[in-house]
Amino acid sequence: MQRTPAPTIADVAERAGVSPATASRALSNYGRVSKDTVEKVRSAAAEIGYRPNELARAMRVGSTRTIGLVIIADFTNAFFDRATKAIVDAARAHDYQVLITNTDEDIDVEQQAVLTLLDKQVDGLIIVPSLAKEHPHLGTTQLGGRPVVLIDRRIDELPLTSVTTDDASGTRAAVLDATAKGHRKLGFLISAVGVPEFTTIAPTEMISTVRDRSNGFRRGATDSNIPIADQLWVYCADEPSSSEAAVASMLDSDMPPSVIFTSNNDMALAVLQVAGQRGLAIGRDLSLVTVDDSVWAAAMVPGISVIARPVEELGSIAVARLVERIESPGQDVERLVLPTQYISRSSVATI
Amino acid sequence: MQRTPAPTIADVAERAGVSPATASRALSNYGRVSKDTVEKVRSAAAEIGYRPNELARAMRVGSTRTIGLVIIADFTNAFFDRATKAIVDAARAHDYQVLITNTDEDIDVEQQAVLTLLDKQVDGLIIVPSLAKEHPHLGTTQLGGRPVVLIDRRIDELPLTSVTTDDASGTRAAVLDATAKGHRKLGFLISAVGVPEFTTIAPTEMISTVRDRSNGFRRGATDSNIPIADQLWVYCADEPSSSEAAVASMLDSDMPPSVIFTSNNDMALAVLQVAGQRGLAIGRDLSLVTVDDSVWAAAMVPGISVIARPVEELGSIAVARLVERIESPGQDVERLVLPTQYISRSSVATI
DNA sequence: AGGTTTTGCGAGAACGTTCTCGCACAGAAT
DNA sequence: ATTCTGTGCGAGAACGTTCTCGCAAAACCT
Repeated sequence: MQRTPAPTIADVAERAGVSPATASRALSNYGRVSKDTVEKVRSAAAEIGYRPNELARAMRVGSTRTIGLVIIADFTNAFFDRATKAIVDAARAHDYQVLITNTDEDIDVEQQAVLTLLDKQVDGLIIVPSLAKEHPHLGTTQLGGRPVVLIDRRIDELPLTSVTTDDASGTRAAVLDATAKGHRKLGFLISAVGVPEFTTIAPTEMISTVRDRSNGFRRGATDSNIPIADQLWVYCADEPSSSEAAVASMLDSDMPPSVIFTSNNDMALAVLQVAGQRGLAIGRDLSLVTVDDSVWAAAMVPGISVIARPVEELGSIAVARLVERIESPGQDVERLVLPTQYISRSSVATI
Repeated sequence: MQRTPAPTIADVAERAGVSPATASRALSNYGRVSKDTVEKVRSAAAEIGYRPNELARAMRVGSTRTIGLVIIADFTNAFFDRATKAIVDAARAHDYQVLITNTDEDIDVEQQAVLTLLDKQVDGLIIVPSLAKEHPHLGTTQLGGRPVVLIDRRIDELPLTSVTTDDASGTRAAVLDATAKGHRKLGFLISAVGVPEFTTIAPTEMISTVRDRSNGFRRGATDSNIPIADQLWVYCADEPSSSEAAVASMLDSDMPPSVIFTSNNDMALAVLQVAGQRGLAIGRDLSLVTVDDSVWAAAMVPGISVIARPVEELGSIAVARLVERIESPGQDVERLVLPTQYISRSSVATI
């Protein structure tokens, strides 16, 4: 437990009988060193268990080989874990480490997190941006010229590289599947931050994923000739109590939908919950489609039909793009959109 | 996009008309500075948007205020995401950041990860250790005197502080519940690394959680007077193909169990999968209990009975203990064990 | 032999902080 | 008027690297 000071390159140099400069050259093989001294230094380093202090190196070379991740921890959506793992693994493959921060959809903590990460001199950032009108911390000057890649959600107003998914197409495909199976009364339960409880009137601002899913839903419905009157759009706060109340009110409305599409898994869980309470069997009495595949959605009986997004690819591509921009700055902003896939299981009944 | 060099404390000092030393004192308020100069320096710093370089500060003061997290990313167990979020949040509350690394149960990448984190001068480590006979990288000397807290799993041979859960009691409670409901043929599907496919003979080494769950199961069974002959213990590789084959073989055996306890959620998913294929309804034709609560286990119909572990507390307590040891070294090793809770839902039938 | 290039290495600066030390000057005590 | 205590501040070292520069010796050329 004695905190004996870690050996420095000076210790290695002394033991090898050379100068620190030469020791550094020998270990990081650059410059000119003789074979002999390289050998001497290497073994000296090994003998005393020398490991270079990455802090000091970072200080000197101006790069920490660390990327900052600002993500929202959202357990139900199976996004946080899959994306985080993909990002951490991809980063390691590029020889980068990941400093992680969590924001609970709060723009202020997001802003604080970005500052803290920048203070720690991360080389770049991957961010899942929170909903907000203003993103003062994401201006290029605020970032000290360090590259940023947005994932999951775009911010159309800002010239930032992003990697997102084509949720509109996936959602449209899901709607088409349901209408092909005979559903004519469609429910759409949309997670929306900022609304109290739930409402049928659209909030003025929504994150890009929700907008995309809404557009896809709309396209699917019009392509299937479902009139507006047979669509029930409900915007709902991301609270179990609110979402369950919202589902109940949908089922009790004048136009109870035979299928409910949910814009995220919190909402899907609410549907499951309420259906369970009422003895409604999913895939028979009530149909359900949600976003993001998961082991649970696949293993449940019935299996839940989902709009699957390539979350792992999203993470690894984000890292690749970020590293690209870290190592050769001045690239154009890119807005990548990855394809989604509708996976039909048995939660949508044929009627 | 111009990479204008970030302002340093020298810039602040110049603008305020003082020396860097005074500027530093004014900003970090220590030493002796007059009210006036504090004010001058503060506003100078604000005007040019000065933010201290944490790297340089860390270099000087010898502390990065960063903790390293080495965790296994295991999506199905809903442990990775909950624990990670709890740790990140707790760390931030203590004004620490988290460098995260993932090991896929591989001792070599774990060792490498620990080294990398130490090179980055983390102040301490939180580790979910992989199964192995030897843990050469976890000796106190290898860690350079930096504190470590193990979570989820203990390593009894090493004098390391750990925060784990009392899985034995939870498992015993689960068994007692099942036998009280009339089950007399018990299946136990145990995830074991290193076994090929599946087998009924116990591997020589198991991670502490699996050992604890096994002990709890054994105690529950003997307390309920279930003879060994009516227990079917199967050790299984953590691969969907293996676990599904294992479940199938259990159901087809001479002594098909009426209830299957699974030692982790990968195994539980296999049970769900095979039961679904065979048209066996969980909670009626086949009963199931698994470990770790999740939104899905609660929302499914029927709800899955689980041995719930306080994962968030586990994470935040681990951080608290670690920070304690970082800030005042030389504390005794502590092996905390948090209580588990058996949550009875409807996946266990009464027969 | 003489000059020129190449090779190996050390001295020392630099990265941006913090912090010890000492100096000058103020006001208070003798 | 002289000594003392205290206050505010600057000079400079230190943290552990990397990297530029210059210098000596060795190698190469005529």
